[in-house]
Amino acid sequence: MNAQSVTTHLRTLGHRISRAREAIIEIFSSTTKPLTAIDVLLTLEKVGLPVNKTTVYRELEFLLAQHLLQEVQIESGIIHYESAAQDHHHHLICQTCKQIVAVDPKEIEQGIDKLARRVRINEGFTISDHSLEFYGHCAHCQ
Amino acid sequence: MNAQSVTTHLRTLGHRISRAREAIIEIFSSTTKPLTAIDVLLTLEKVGLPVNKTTVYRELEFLLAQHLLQEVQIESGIIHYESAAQDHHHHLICQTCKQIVAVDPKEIEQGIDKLARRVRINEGFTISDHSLEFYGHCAHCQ
DNA sequence: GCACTATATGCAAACTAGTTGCGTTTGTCA
DNA sequence: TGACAAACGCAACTAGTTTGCATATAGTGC
Ligand SMILES: [Mn+2]
Ligand SMILES: [Mn+2]
Ligand SMILES: [Zn+2]
Ligand SMILES: [Zn+2]
Repeated sequence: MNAQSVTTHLRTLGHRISRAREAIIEIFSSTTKPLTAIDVLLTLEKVGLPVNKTTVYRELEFLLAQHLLQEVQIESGIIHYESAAQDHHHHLICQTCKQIVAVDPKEIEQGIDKLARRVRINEGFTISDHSLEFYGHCAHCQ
Repeated sequence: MNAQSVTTHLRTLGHRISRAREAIIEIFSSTTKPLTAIDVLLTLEKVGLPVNKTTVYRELEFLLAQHLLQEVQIESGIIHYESAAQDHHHHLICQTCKQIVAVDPKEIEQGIDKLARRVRINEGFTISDHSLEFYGHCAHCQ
């Protein structure tokens, strides 16, 4: 899902495409990195489209409600967002330089699903989502 | 590791055992639930040992530095702590009532380790830790 | 038991991420 | 081009957490 098709989609739903909205959609469709509200704010400043932080927060909330973004549970304290138009995946987080890399752990999803079924039987818990993040050090920060 | 042995350990390291410290150690050694600073604060009040929130935050930081507590990556925004004297495990989080249940997914650790090795080879990332949390609904909140 | 001293504590103030109310601007469409 | 709701900016607010500094207290030695 590229930026163009996202804005078209929103327009058909009757939503406006303001400059800020368009720019934020563009930011998320051109990276796979999970971004924070502050990341978005700073990127907009760099691109010469400064907006108020409230606008950024409200826009992230809006795009989340439209299922165009999804929250990523990384470190505690700061919400990260990434495009929802990505296959399910998990993350490697470098504890030194804080960079985040996506990892697509197909081989583990089966095990996770099996566990989810067992948990449902044993604990009566139905699982609708999971987060799996890896912490360590990237090649540079060894 | 029970509360008694923890305080003895701290004493040998030259740390004092204040009433608040003792009570907080007791709280964490008598539950497996991950607790927030506020949880601890309220529990201390209930037990008739009210302390300032700053004390709670400083004590959690202290016990974390002593490796007697560990942070748990749950929802963003609030840091949860649990006793470090527990086997490695993960959590089920009910999205309705917010209760947290521990799950010991031995069957999945192998898969996670295999993935960690693959990631090390492919991406040059060395993984030292991971977090895996499940989100869903408990038996009560279906 | 009493004094000493560093550690732990309380309080107030600051800080950060995020939220809310409200008046103003702007995108869309007639 | 004008109407009007959606989006925006601003300022004030909140919750969780941190910091500086003065006071209280646990542990040691007398
Ligand atoms: Mn997965
Ligand atoms: Mn594990
Ligand atoms: Zn790194
Ligand atoms: Zn529940």
